[in-house]
Amino acid sequence: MPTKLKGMESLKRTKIRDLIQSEEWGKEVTAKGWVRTKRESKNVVFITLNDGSTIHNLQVVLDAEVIREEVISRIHSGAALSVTGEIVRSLGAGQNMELKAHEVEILGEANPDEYPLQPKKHSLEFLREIAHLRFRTSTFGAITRVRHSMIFAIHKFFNDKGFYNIHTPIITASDAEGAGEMFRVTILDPVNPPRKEDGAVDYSHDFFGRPTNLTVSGQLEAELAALSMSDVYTFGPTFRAENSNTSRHLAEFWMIEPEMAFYDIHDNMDLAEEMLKFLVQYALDHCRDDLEFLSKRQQEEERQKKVEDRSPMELREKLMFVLDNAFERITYTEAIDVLQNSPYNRKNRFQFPVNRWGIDLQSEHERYLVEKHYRTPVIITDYPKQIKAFYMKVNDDDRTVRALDVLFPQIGEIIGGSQREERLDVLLRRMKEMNIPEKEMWWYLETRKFGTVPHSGFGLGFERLMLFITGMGNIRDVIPFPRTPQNAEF
RNA sequence: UCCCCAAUAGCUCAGCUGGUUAGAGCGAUUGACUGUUAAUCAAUAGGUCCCUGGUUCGAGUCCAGGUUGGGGAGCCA
Repeated sequence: MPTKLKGMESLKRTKIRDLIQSEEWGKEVTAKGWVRTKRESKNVVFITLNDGSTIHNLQVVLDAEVIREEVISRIHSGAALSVTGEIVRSLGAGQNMELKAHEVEILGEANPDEYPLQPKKHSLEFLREIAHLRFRTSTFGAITRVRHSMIFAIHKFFNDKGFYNIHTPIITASDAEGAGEMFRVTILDPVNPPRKEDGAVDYSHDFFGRPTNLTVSGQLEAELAALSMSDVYTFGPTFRAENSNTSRHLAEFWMIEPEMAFYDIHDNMDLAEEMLKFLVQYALDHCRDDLEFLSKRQQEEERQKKVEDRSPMELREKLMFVLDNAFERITYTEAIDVLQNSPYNRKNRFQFPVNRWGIDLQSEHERYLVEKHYRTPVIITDYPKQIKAFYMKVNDDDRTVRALDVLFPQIGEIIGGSQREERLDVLLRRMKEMNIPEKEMWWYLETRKFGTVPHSGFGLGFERLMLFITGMGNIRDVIPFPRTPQNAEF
């Protein structure tokens, strides 16, 4: 316990989230935070203070006769303050209470000539360049709080359902998952690595004695756990070294991968839909003020856009819409049928015409189904086996697999998953067909050898969920420090 | 990786078919005024016109290459 100062009791700091709801007029409190704006008058100075605990700011009132001019003149946007004073009813509009300062301590100054954040709207592109400071904006404060709530809600959802969280490895030696280019993990000298006689790099001298990479998915390891613990999920970082330059891709992102024994593809779809709805409901229940701010922000941005590019629904309306409607569940074959007979296809308005069964669906096709045809989230299942991964369960027709994609408006694929192939002979055949090295996967195959059972799972891209919940348009703005090609600053 | 677009003051942007000293709003500073709400009014300061090369008497402006950013596509979550 810190020793109390004589005469002047040191007050415990109260968070602004709690302060602004207080009606304990006359109570002495201490607030700490960062200055958003300062407005000066002859006799009185107003400071809006924010400490990240809420989207709302605390109005601090400094009486020029109480607080020394020398202190007031050093307060600028961005400065950190500790303010002790009394809670009073606000005389102005815009807030119920304000803090009448008795004492102000400047914890950290901010030079106004250099501080880049101004009390005005900044472009998201500019804020990305100052990601170390963008938490101090209302927008990123809101996003950060919503992000936390979603992380928490995900763990709550699975915990309440009796799932166990599994930490799957971040460094992996298997490169057989086929989920994209990987980042190599090595301690070998890049200029002069040890070489074998044929000139190839000799990884037996590397840290693990073999080539290793950052994980592209925790699925295979999660399957191992599920085939013993029944229901498990992972929630960890995922790395893809793809040269993807879009508003929906990151080189480092977070993924939720539940894996369930005794689930078929229908159980899998039920879980995916239930989870997404739970998360949306949680956001609506727990992030009211932040969502309201983000909604207003989005509406202002929408006004700059062309009418046809505007989203038809306001943010919270869009979230409610997901809650109120059952996701449309269709097979790939049905999707092709709808697309082939669509007026869009007949009038040749697709860049990639839909002319035969077996083609991979392009994002324009997915968007048509979700935004134009069904006008609700869509789950597509039973894709041709040629365009899907080796571990997906082959259907009796031997041409489709029990894959599932959950498609959302604007975002596209938010979830990808499948029922897994549990039959050892079929799995081995599929691996041969797709040139997956059996030898490296011996541990995966043993789960099919010893007590194999039907099981299923899926992957939810956490940042894509965040795009949907916050209404933001670029995935780089829903993660604090985005990793993209040519960018690993901060 | 491919296609398209952009880069000018701290920020957002204007700058025409190449032509003298490159502008505005916001922000900052100073002053005035005021229980203010991104306060208001006035004045002041503030520029490697992204980089390299080329065309030209002359390039912020035209051309080539590059860098960075944005939108779209592919890959996917």
